[in-house]
Amino acid sequence: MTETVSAQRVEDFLCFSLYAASHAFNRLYQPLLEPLGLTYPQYLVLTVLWAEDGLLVGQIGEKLALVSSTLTPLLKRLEGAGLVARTRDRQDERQVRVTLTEAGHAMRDRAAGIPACVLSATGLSLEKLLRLKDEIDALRHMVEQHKDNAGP
Amino acid sequence: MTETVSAQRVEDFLCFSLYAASHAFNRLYQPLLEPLGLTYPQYLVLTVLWAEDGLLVGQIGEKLALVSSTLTPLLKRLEGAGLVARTRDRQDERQVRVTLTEAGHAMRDRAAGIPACVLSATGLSLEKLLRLKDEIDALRHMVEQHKDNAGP
DNA sequence: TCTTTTTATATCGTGCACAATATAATCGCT
DNA sequence: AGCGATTATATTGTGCACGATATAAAAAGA
Repeated sequence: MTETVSAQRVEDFLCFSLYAASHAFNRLYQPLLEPLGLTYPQYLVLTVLWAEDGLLVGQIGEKLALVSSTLTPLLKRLEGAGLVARTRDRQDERQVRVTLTEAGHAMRDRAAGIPACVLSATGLSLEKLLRLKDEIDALRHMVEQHKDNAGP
Repeated sequence: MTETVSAQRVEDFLCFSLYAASHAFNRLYQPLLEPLGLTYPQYLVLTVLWAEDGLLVGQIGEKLALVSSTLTPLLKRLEGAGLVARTRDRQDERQVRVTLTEAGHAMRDRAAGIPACVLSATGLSLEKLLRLKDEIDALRHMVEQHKDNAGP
């Protein structure tokens, strides 16, 4: 049977592959993060802060490509869990600075083994993984650029 | 400055690239689907049914790697929008069969131009796109297999 | 100095995504 | 024939993800 172009299958969509792969990784992380009381997006935020503490909400948003309506509730939950502190910037009170607490710093050690677990699950060499990552990043930048240029 | 392995940046994570790229595509689709009254996951379900009408909820779940707690509310919204009908299977009443309505079939024509728009936004040739897709699919299957084998 | 514009974050509402649990139907075994 | 195990979907609760909107602070212009 011949598939016409209009009978395109969902499996043929690159965006579906990304969507499904992203969820598969989320499900892979869940048992690793659950003992730490973290979700995957919370883990991403902490990873950003472990690399550079004291970022503004907007800066975290830029690094993770997330809007404030996603970040503010997420950061409040991390604050409630005692892992970060949120304070208004003294010089510009529109901006909120996010700093790690001692527990937030300590969480880094507890989460240290996660990347190796995840890498091992992919079955990829580090070289191949980085190459695939770069291609996906390039694709994402093309897509984001297209969206920005598609003004009214 | 040398980055130690423990100072790993979130940008270095393949899973973050997938996560961010998936969301970027979601944002790319949104203005294309919004006029049709559809969300991206709803569009995925319809795509599956356009290719093969009358699937069971479980079969849709397998094709999209989604659990029934995600699908049931989503299908109910599509049913409420008049695009699909859900009926219990006569032979096995545990199973729910999902069929397209006339409006659901007609939606296919309305959505016909979307794949081309999305493809053009990626800036990729069809050949490169398919190759990248296959690599991501292989990765997802590795990850899903790892998760299945990591039993108690 | 005052007003308008811009910027940063917060809130609200909606739609997922999934684990845990519930309900109902089918199957297999005795 | 009855009971326990299994299967399929539904419900509940929680955490995002994002568009629309609101609030407050800073910047720019008159």
